[in-house]
Amino acid sequence: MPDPTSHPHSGKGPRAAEAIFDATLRLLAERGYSGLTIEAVAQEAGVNKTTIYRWWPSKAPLLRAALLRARVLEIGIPDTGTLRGDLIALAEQVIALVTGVRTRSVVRAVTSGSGLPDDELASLTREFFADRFSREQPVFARAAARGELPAGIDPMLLLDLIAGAVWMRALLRSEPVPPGFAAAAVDAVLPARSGS
Amino acid sequence: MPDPTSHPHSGKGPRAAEAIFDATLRLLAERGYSGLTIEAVAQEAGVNKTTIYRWWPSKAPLLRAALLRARVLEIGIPDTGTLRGDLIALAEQVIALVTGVRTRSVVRAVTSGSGLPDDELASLTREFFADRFSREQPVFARAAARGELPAGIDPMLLLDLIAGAVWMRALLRSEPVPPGFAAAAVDAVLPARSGS
Amino acid sequence: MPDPTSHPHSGKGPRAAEAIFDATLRLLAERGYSGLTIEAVAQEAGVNKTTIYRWWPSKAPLLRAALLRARVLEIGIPDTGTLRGDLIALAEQVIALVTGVRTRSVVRAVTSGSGLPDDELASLTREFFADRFSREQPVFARAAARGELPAGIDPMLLLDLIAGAVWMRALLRSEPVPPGFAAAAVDAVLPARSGS
Amino acid sequence: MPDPTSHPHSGKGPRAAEAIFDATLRLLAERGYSGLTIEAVAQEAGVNKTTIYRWWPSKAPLLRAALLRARVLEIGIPDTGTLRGDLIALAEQVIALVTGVRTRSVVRAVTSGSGLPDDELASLTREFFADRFSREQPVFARAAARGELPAGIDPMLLLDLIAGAVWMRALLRSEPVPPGFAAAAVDAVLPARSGS
DNA sequence: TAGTAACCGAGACGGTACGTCACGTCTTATC
DNA sequence: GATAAGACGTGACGTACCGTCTCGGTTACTA
Repeated sequence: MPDPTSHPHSGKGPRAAEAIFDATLRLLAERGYSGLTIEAVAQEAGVNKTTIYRWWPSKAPLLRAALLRARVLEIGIPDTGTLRGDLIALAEQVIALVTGVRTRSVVRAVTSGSGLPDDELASLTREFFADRFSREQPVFARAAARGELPAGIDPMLLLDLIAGAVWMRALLRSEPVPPGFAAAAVDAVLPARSGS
Repeated sequence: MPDPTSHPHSGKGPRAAEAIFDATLRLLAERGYSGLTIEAVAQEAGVNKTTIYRWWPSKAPLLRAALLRARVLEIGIPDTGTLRGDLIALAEQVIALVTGVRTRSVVRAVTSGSGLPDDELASLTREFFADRFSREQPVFARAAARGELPAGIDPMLLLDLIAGAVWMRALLRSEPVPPGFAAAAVDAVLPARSGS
Repeated sequence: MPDPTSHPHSGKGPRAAEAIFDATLRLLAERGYSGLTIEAVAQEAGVNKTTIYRWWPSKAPLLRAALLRARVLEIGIPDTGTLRGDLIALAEQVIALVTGVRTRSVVRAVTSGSGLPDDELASLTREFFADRFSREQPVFARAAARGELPAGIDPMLLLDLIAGAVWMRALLRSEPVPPGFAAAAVDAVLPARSGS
Repeated sequence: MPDPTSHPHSGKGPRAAEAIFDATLRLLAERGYSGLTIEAVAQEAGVNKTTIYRWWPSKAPLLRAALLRARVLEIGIPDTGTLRGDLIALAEQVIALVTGVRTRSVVRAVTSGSGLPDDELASLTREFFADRFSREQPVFARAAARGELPAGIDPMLLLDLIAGAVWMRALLRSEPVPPGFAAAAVDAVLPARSGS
């Protein structure tokens, strides 16, 4: 069984891919998406500009590749035993993503679609949330099995309400997300249970 | 009796401000924020580049002024007689803002903060939502007077949940907002009422 | 008999003419002719730009007026009793003009004709030397009366040789003019005298 | 066997250097130094502005390179058999340089130092005359060998007198240089010889 | 003393050129 | 076969002065 990691340059992508990705993410964090230039990435990575253009047609695909490689946007699916616990954990993940020093600028960059419909970055966002949603399904499957999920509740709406609240508060209002925000948001959308 | 209208250019801003704002918003819609250039605005507005720079230091303040002038982002505060009706109306407004042909690109542009903390556009977003929130207060005051608002409910959280859900669905998931979405979102966060 | 000097602003030229001329010459010395801008002169003189344009169509006429007013380029005609002495004195004047801290930059500016035939500054140079030559005539008249001037000697050639040598050395070669240069130049062009 | 001519662009300077230099000198002649703009040169040469800035930091170095390439300012050293003949030939060269249609504007441009000490053009003038002087040495060496050069005569002074006279007459007085001027100037500074 | 004409300040404007940055493409070595 | 090196056209940046214009106010001479 071959070990793909033993051959850092096994055909796909430039030899200095790591350095390029590192430089890309570092510069993104430092200067924002619009301040991120291919020229600077090349210089920081000690690589010629043409090398980058050989592999990625423009800034967006490069960033996309860098993000995929760095697994910056990955999440873990919680299993706390209750739907409420799982949703709170997911909300906390979103809060961490949106406010964390390393991820904040990435998030802003990626959601900063230029507004053009053919925006490469927009599709990355779309895929990110689609992938995320499909991986969140087990949370709802388990909740249904436990009988915690009332009929007629749409899981995507639930997630959009919760994650959207974090988004609003942190990115659009630029206000601090207070402790307990995740729980409050979840409790607001989960049907009240007796004894809670 | 002095006629202030006889002096069309009685104060601040260039004489051709209207043309400049028009061109700005038109080009923003056509090409997105990053494709919006001062030079193109000047040409479209039939104005010299230096005239624009004389009044606005860069793209962001110009866009800000154009948006304020055009009242693109203004909202009306509904008064339907019930909290649920008011919230649904507000949600519909957000949906219209986020999906409308004329406003969609503006919204994307304005929320596309470069990620830098000193972003001029970010402050515009912040102010927009702060202003909006203060103008939404009467909705909650009326609801409280009617006894519709349970104690312990945070109005801002309520709004963030609802508006955030729209945001998530339309902009981040890039999915169509189905009819009834507004009502569904509102009903998910409003405590169940007897007889519903 | 009215005294025109008692009325500083007797009709001709702007009221702040003195300040404008001062600023012009100061900026000329500091930044050279090409670095001399009307806008800077106006600001330095505490005067509006339009005031300058009202009186002088462009930079060259303004500088011309400033130079005439300041009498920077004026010379005195020597009378030492001998042609040799007079010529040496004239040469020393040229040396002083060309190397003096205050006059050096003026001289460079004025001789820096843009090369265009209609150069306003070129005509100033021309007039300066023409005026100078006519005022130097008495030197040669006295020399002729003394019998010092051999027939067949062209006074203008004599002056051009002497002044030109200074010009070459100081401005074109950018070399220091050694002490004794004036005398050496004069002795080289004056027919040898017995006993010298 | 390598053919260096097969590689038209084998080294330094832009590929279109010839066209750029041509345009530079043509525009210099047409519009003078101050009217010479990089932008116009680029357009005339069919080259982009940035290409010129890539190679020369500003107008002066560009002009300098163009002049060196075009050998506009080159002189030949005469050898007529007599000092007088050689000096007259040199004077005629200066006259040709200063009055010739093609060279006149160049000369004015180059001697039009802005007056600032760090002027790039001034150094070109300086070098031109220094180079010229060193190449004129053989004239004096031959004259000395022939015994034509009286002791105590400074060659540089001699040249400055002669060339300076031409300069004065043609450029500063803006008067025509009459035929015989070269001979008259030379005769005025060469010690009279018996039988002349 | 009033009128009036010349002058002035303020400031916007279209325009040309500046010198810089980054883009994305291309050719020609070189490893 | 991937890279390095680097020149190039292109478009936009943001700035500096240019020379012009309008408008409203101020001087200061003169009637």
